[in-house]
This record gives sequence, structure tokens and C-alpha cells, in this order.
Amino acid sequence: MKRTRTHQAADGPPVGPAPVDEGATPEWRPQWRTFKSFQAEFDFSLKAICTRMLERHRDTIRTQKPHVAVAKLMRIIQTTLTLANRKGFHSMSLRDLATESGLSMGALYTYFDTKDTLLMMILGEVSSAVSETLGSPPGHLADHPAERLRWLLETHVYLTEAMQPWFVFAYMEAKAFPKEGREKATKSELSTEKMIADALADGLKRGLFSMRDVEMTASMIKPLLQDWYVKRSKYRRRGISPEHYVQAVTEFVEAAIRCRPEPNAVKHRRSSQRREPAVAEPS
Amino acid sequence: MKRTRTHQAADGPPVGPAPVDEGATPEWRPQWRTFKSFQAEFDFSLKAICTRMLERHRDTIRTQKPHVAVAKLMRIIQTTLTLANRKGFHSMSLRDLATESGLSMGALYTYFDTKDTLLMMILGEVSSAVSETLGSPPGHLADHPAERLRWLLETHVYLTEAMQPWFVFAYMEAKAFPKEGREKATKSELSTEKMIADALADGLKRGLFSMRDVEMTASMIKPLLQDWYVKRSKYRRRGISPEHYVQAVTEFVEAAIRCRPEPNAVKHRRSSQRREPAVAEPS
DNA sequence: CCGAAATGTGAGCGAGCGTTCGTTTTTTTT
DNA sequence: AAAAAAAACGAACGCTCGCTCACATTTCGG
Repeated sequence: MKRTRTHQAADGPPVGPAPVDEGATPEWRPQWRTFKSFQAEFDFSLKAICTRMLERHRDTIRTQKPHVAVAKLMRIIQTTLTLANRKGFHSMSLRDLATESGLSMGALYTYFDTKDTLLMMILGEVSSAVSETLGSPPGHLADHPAERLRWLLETHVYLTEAMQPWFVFAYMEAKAFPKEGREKATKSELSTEKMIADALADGLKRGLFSMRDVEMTASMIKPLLQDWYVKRSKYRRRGISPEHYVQAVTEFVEAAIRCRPEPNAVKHRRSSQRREPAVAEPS
Repeated sequence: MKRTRTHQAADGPPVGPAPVDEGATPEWRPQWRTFKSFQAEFDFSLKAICTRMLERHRDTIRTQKPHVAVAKLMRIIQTTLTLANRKGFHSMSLRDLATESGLSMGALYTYFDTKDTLLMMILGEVSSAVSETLGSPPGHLADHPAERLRWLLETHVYLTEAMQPWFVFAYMEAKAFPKEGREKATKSELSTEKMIADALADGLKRGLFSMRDVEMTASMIKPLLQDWYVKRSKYRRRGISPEHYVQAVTEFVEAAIRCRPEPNAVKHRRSSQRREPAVAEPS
């Protein structure tokens, strides 16, 4: 009812590495990835994550057969995320977890030795997912801060979309982490902000952006990215797709830092329709 | 070490209702309030809040003498906010609370009949503080959406600064509210967003702002306001004052929606120094 | 300075928590 | 099909929780 449906490539084929053309200029490169294309590149399905989880904790998990272990882990983790995000991790009892996941109390303890270990296992997957995806931006973006900024926003939204319950979990339970975990969370949080700040500083130096304070601007972009997963249900209710949100945030940020297109850089779509006044959508 | 100290009126006398002039034009009005001026207008000290709290719960609080009740309430609430914001409300035991606040278990129960009641009492003060301050914007802003938007951002930041632990508490414990409270929180959250959206829509209609989607823009401004109290310690570490933050957010938002000064409206300071490129502050 | 009203106290209650472990069930190997 | 290995089970344990209540202490008008 409210959908404006302005995002462009959505529903189209996932934009891969570089199928030349479709537009006009030869140096066109498909910048605007879709969530689908992200999913094609990274596997953050429950199964894939639990498989990695098992490998990382072979010594503590007492179940031998991998396929059995992964299957059970999936049930445990799935249920944990659901219950914890509803009532909080501390309020979720292991009896609840056992009942809902269909395992017994004893069976649970084949996969972790402490409730806190379960928490840390989940947190671990979140933080390694962050460094796997955001840690190594494509090299060809090194000299293009505007593109790199977009890539950061896009990747962050898509990652947190793929692992939404995980990120909500990490975000909400962060203060209860056993110190070691809390520091890990803070560090990862700051490193994202640092990446944004670097792109901003770079663009500022090249005269592409304009802002008063780089660090401050970076720390205002961060909550925009977090809002996507923290308030996911609100956006779902309003029918906002990940692509739609990426576009909205990108436009908002680019306008705020007065982002100008790079002179001889990759061209990005949307440049023609960019400055129209737009129509109000009351209420 | 990092402070840039660009905010103007700070340290100066609190800007009251309307001491004409200081600039040049006669219709100058001091728009940029300080946190101090906010505090002069509203009393959100612990004592004041606990006094209101007592009045609102005279029937459930069994202590007769008001000054005794307020004193004890202050100890209880103060301790609750501290402990709950450190470990979470559910992880805070009433024994902890009793010890830290210097009361006995039994004494606590003179002030509430259930742990959940304590939670709801705190939430109640937060939500009534919101409606008291944000609920009635000064009438003279009715026809000036840009000024109204600023007033909203400013007031929100100052309110949450004055009651920071309260807001963190409400934000973090929201999902554990006994339903009634959860709905209240959601409703108040949405009403703030609605106020922002109204100002945006108004400005758009008058041709002062430019944005693609009003509702979406409003929902991106909200997290910027929440960040102030949720990540308060980060900003404290960096030496950012409330005034500084208000300014940064305002500039960021106004640039994003391409806010233009209203033709024949109140003039606002800062317009001269506004569009300079600024210098990077690396790392 | 008394005595009644108001406050404060903290051991004790049952419930529910995280965790363990002797046992049963299932699976695999022989 | 029997024996061995692996996995699942869930009652039981010690502990902490929210909450109560019979009693001790303080307050204060007369």
C-alpha cells in the first residue's frame, strides 16, 4: 500500500562481477549490488554458520559425527536466538531451551559446558562474520572513497540482514558479556566506525566530501546502520527491502557530506534522477 | 586534546526567552539553547523525579512521611539504574539492590509490591518526561518547520542528557516489559518519529526541504537521537558536549534534507560560517 | 518520657535456576 | 545378532531468586 518501489535493480538478475554495459559508457561498473548477490558471495545460512561453529569448537563439543552435531547445533542456536531475542538471554532458562529445541538437558551439555559458553559461541560467529565481510574491501575501491563508503554501507546492511537475529543478540546482550566478550564487541564496533571514518577522511582530502568533523560524522553513520537490524520489525512492517534501505541511507549520507561524483572514476547509476524535489508522503 | 570548541553560546549565560538583539536584525531570536537553559526550564533532578514518582504512587507506597519516602526512593532508584544498566534488570537481584542501597529486603517492599512494579514505575517517569517536554512545542514554531525540527532535535538531546540512565534503562529493558509497558514504549517511540515526520512534511510542502521519502527520513533521524544516550560513554570519552552533539546532528540532518533558510522567518546564527570545507582530522 | 503509630529488619519459604551423572536408548561394528 | 561405542536422557543437587511476616526499632504528639 505504501511501497514506492523506486529501487532499480531489484527483482532483476543478481548483478555479478562485471557484465559490461547495459548503460552507455564503457567504464560502467555495477556498483549497486542486491542482497541476492551478497548471498551468492557469502553463505550465512544457519547451516553454514553452525558448520563453522562446530569446526571452531571440536574440542569442547563432545558429539563425534559432524552431521549429527551440526543438525543439533542448528536446533540449539535457532531456538536460543528466538528465545533470547524475545525475553533476553538471562531470562531464557536452559529448560526452556531444551523443551523448545526438543533436546534434553543433558544433550545440551554435549555442545557447551556452560550457559556463558553458548553465549560466547554465538558472539564469536558474529564477530568473525564481520571481519570476513567488512575486513577486506575489494582492492579496486582503494582509490575511490565514495565508492568505498557505499560499499561499506551496502555490505553492512546486507550482512546484518543475513544474520539479523545474531546481530540483535550481540547488540542486546553485549553488556552482559563476561568482559572478554564485551571488549571484543566494543573493539569490533569501533573498527567499523574506523573504516567509515577512513573513507570519509580520504574523500575529504580529495575534495569529494565536505564535513566539519570526520570522526563525528562517522559516529553518526554507525547508528543508521545499526537501526536496520535493531528495528528490523519496523522496516518489515513498512515493507522496506534491504536494497531500499541501503539506497535511503546512502542518499541521506551522501547528501549530508555533499558527496560529489569523482571526476574520472567509475560512474554510478541514478545520477540522472538525483536531485528532483520529491513528493511528500504525509503521515 | 581533541576538542574543537566551535559551539558558540556555551559557557555564556543561559539564553532565556528573548533578550532582543546582539546581532543586527530586529527579529533575531535565540534559537540555539544550551543544556543549562533546558535545565532551568525543566527539573529532571533525581529528587524532582522521585517526588513526582511518590505523588503518582501514593496508594502503593506504604511510607507516610513524604520526605522520608522521597529520600528512600532516591536511593532505590539511583541504585536500580546503576545496577540494571550494568548487568541488566533481570540479573540484578533484590538482594543486590537492598545491599547497595542500604535498605533491607522488607523496606524495599514498602515502595513496590513486585519487582516488575519497580520497572514500570521507572518506565512511567521516562514516558511522562517525554510527553511533558516534547509534547508541546512552543506555539511560535508552528509555522516554521525548520526551526521546529531544530527544536525537536535539541530538546530530545537535552532531555535524554538530563535523564540519561533512565533512557538507557527504558531502551535496554524495553523487550522485557510486561506487554502493557512494551506497547507504551513503542507508542512513545513512534510518536517522536511522527513529530519529526510532521516537521519534515511541513517543510517539504513549503519548499524548504528536499527529500525523497519523509517517513524514511524521519526514521533515520531517530537513531541519531538515540545514539546520544545509548552510546553516551563514547561521546564522553571524546569530550563531546550536549551542545556540540546537537550542532553536529542538526548540521548533518539539515545538509541531508538540503534545508534552506526560510525567506522571511527568524534568522539563525551560524549562517555565515556554514559552508566552509572544513579540515580533516585524521584517525 | 510514655505509648501508640510508623518504619525497618532479615531469616525463612517455595519455586526455579544452572549443572551433573548414573542410566537407558540408539547406532555402529563385528 | 551380539557386543561395543556413542548419544540422549532427566531426576536430583546445591544454590539463588522474589517475596513474606513476626518481631525489633524509631518517631513523635501529648
